[in-house]
Amino acid sequence: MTGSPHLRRPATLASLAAELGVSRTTVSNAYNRPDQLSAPLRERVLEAARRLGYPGPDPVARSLRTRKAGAVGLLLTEALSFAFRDPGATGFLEGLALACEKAGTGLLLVPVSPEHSDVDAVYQAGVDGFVVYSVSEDDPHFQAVLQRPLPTVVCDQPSGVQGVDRVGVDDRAGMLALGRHLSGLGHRRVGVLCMRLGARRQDGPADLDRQTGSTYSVQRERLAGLRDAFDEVGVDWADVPVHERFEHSEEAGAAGAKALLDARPDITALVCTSDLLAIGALREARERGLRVPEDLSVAGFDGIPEAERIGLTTVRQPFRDKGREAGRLLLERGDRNTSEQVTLPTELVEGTTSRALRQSGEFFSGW
Amino acid sequence: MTGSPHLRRPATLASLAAELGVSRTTVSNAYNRPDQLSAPLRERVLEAARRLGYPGPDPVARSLRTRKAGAVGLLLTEALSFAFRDPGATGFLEGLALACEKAGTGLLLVPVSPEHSDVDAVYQAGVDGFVVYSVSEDDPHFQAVLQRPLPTVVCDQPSGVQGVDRVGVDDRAGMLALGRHLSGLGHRRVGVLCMRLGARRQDGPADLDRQTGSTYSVQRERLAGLRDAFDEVGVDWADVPVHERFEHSEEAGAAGAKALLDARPDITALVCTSDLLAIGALREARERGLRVPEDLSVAGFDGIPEAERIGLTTVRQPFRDKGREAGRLLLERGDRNTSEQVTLPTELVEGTTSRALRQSGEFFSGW
DNA sequence: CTGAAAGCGCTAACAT
DNA sequence: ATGTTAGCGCTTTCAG
Repeated sequence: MTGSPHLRRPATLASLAAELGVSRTTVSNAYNRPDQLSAPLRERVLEAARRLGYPGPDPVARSLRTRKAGAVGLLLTEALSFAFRDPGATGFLEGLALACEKAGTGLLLVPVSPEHSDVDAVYQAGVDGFVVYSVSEDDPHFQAVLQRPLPTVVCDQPSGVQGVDRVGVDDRAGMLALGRHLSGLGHRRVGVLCMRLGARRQDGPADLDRQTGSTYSVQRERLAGLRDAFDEVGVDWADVPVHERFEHSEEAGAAGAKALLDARPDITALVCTSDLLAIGALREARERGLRVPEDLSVAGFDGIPEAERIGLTTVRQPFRDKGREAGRLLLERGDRNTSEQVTLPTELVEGTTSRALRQSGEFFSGW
Repeated sequence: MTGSPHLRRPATLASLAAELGVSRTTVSNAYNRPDQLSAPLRERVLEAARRLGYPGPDPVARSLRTRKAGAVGLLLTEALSFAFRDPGATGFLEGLALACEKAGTGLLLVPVSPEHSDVDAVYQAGVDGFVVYSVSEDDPHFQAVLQRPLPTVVCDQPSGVQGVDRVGVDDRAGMLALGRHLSGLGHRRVGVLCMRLGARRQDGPADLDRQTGSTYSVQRERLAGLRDAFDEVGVDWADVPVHERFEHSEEAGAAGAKALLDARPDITALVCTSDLLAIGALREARERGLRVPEDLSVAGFDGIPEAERIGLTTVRQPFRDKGREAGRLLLERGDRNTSEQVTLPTELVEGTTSRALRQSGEFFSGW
């Protein structure tokens, strides 16, 4: 396999046409509308192209002319590489990739450093539309996307703008179900470990203002759902310790659980707003000799494979379907002008990390 | 958050210039060379842009003019979605994404259905270069990439062409080390489970011709390395059963191991050319009541996190570094004309799934 | 079935 | 510091 001389100064459609003594249209047609010229002529064109090393019409020039890029852009909160570490994001990406594949569309991962605020990358992306995955509502990159006159679908966040489609789950309802599960088991002294609530790094207790004022709707909604559930049984949410972690990782979960349990060793259930955090929390519980679920119930949210494997009590959501749906919304939108909102179902998974409270708490009055 | 009127017929640089009564250059400069015009004028331009909803220079038109797309294309063997399932590919992608992020470059996943041979997507990609990850040497998509006059780096395959950079590991040496480890433990009756050797689906025994004629260099090299190792101790490779599986998954590993062990229940060691296959093989071993490593040694190749977790004997390779290196090669190439070849190190990991053979085999004469 | 003309929206010399 | 002039490489009416 020796291949062609690489990186040769490329021929153009025009130079090919000149060489052959035909018009540019004819060459163009040879590639794009084979039915518009005779088979022999077409073969002559293609043969000459091969000979001159013409790789076919330049995609950028074609895009400019046709106003189609043949790709969709994906904007993620975190550093790009995060997409390949977070199991939820990975599932979403897989679904989105599936949809793109099916449509023969490229998927452009837009480079975004969370700190380094180079919104430029968004303006530079040659795409036909954007998918925005779980970013803060006031994220400048997201704002930049909205500036571009392109169809956009957001996932796990409010669409914010007319004409922007949305796909997500009912986080509040999902968490309400989980909260009821725990309150039904008799838990009244509960602690909460959640993901970042603001763009600025902050690790530690999150007061009520911070909870309700979060620009991350997913976290806001999940916390609200949990609050709903415990309101129902008369627990004052002001007494519920909520601990926030900026990073989303097992380590962060372990560290957050440690801080939470150090401050409030009396809690009987620890609810984490993601499985990754919950898995870290389980580790910390083990670390300090707490048996789960005997001494402490632990629950997560997401239903990632690892959680399933270890039997975590959680709320399962269909990541892959969310990605696929986002792709469908973007790629199969005719020329509608309406915004679509797709809400996918969640499912409570009662695992082995939660169980009914024994009569240990003076607040407990069930059964 | 109400946002701007979305999907309005967009203004252009020219229309903005006309509106302001300045030249197009001035508007262009306002965006690209702020130092080329007075601050007040620049502000006037930007303000008008805001007012007219001009989102800044069209990226496609700019790309055409500057001959820079600001993105690199990634070509994968499998369906795009595979990238998010295979732990090796995920690691590679993470590294590549890291490099792109650092350079502020987009990463375009080129849609490729393995069956559906629409090479078009390759010709349509508006990118400044390509990374090709572990595809068959005769893959038509790869051939299409070579057609394009763009810098290209391949990973885990021979570069094949002058001017194409390569990053990879020494698969043969890595497998040689693993083979020696096993032969050193006294194993002589060994079975091999490998990944696909050809573009056409084929599951079952692979004879010598198929092994050496494979268009997947990684598999070819790994098999050769193993053969080297057993040649050294006088094992006739013709007697070594090699079983091939088209799919790369745990399920395939389990199924392959089943077939292999059904046919040759006498083997004392099972070498898989990937960890994923090995993990499936372990499952099958358990299934049929074989103890590992007492009754059967099992080894893999790759060093994926899951393998590490369960203590698999394997050869670790630095996936993330491969991705990062591929990105670096593409993005930080000056205007060199030479091809670079980067070979990253592998490391034998002696896990708990391999152990010295007890005196059970009549061929064994060690100690 | 083929060709001529007209841009898509922008940037980069080169003036002024 | 700002404007003028030429395209980047392609597709697409519209005539022949």
